Amino acid sequence: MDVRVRFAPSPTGFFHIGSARTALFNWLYARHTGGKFILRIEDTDKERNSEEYLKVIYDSLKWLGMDWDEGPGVGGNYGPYLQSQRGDIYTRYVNKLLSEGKAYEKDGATWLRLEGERYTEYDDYAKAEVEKVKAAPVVIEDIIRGHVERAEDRDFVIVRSNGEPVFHLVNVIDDIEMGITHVIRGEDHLSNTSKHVLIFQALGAPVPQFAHMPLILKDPAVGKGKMSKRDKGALIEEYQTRGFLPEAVRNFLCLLGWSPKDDREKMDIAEVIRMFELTDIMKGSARFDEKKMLHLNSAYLRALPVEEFVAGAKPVLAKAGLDFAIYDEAALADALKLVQEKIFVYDDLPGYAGFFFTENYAIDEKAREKIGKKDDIPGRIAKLIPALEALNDWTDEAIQNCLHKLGESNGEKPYAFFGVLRLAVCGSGGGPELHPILRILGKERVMKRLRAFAS
RNA sequence: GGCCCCAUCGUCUAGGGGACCAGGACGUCGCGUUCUCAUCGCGAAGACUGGGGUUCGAAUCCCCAUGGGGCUGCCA
Repeated sequence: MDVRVRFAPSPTGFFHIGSARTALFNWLYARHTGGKFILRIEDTDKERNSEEYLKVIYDSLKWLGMDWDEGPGVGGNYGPYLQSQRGDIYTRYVNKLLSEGKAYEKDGATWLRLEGERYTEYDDYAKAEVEKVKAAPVVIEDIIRGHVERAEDRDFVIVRSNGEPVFHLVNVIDDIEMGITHVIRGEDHLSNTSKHVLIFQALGAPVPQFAHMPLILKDPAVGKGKMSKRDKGALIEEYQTRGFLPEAVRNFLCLLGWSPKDDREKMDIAEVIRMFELTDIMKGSARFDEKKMLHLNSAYLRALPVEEFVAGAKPVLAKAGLDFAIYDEAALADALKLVQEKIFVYDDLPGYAGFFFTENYAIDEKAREKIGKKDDIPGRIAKLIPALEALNDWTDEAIQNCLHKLGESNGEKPYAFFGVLRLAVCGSGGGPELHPILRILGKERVMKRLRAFAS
């Protein structure tokens, strides 16, 4: 039987990193097995339904390079793929349960009836006397977790008194209708699975295979519990706006709970697809580590051909109000090449290389203080100006020679003037190689900056 | 409270009875390269949660404890 998996998010207006990973593992499994990856929107809760919100889901999946074989936008033979349009189907199934006596109505809602001896007990959590059922435990052979048993002990609502079917019901009905073979989802659903299995059985439908993946927890430094949408790094949107490469984010997500079992980390997605197995997924939950994410991203950034790096940099520079159009393509590539190997995300660009594009670069006061301690800043500037002014051949070598001579003529090291010069021209105490920076900026701008810095 | 799941360096992980005084990566620290730095190179510190079993032998299997997580809604 062909594998059919689904990702079933509900439109909330944001896309959580945990959802992204759940989607990814479903997608990987479908691609690995040659099965189908289905996108289904769980928008039964009317509060959570708007075009805007749906777009967030589609855009995030596309950004991360996950394409769906059936679902909104692409169609398929098992639609509609929006739960809000499937009301008739649910009604049909509920009527079946009702007519077979497997469900009943009470307080205006529809309840699934559990099989077993009934008794009354005080429930500490509900703080009330409730009717319970000694039902046989539901057995789940989870692909990741193995044998799990859990007994439901109360009838539960499947249709609310306002007529809306609840999540557990629609989720199961859709999985039946769409022929889902493997339910791959977060461990937070593990306890719900007993309800789901009971519904599958009441409906006389085959139960799919389950694979409950570990959750992504907060960085312990940040707090306890699973990552919430308010935590740094929790939303895919954040990676988009900070200028992460989608391939890097996706790669990082692959490695959170799954491993190729060798020392590889930066992996081509085709290779991940080839190796991916549900049985290799970790049982223990993972913690989000932003530093590692940044590291991976920098590796991807470095591996980019310069033209692509430049193309990716442009919107970031533009957004920061930096005018890259003052350079032609070749010069722009020249400048950005210097920083490509140094930054972690595109977002670092304005702060690290902004001086290339504006005369309003900030002077790092800390660096000024540090340099000022051992260097006579105004004195060095006063010597730098005539020396560079006299330079007609504005090449890396010529600039370097000039600076070296200047240092040595002063009875110092060849690079004695570098720190002050960098501070004046770039505003910072560190950065890429100095000669190419000066060359790219051009003599005119360098001289202008030196004079401005002197006054 | 009840039920369910989980447990190797700070973090992500390799390991699945002898190959492990536990390997890799991020981070940290040190050194080197460099005019500088946020890159790069080299090196170091750093873990089998605890206690009982089983076994000739346990990080690996079992039990208990502890710790973490989840569910317990007419949310999804």
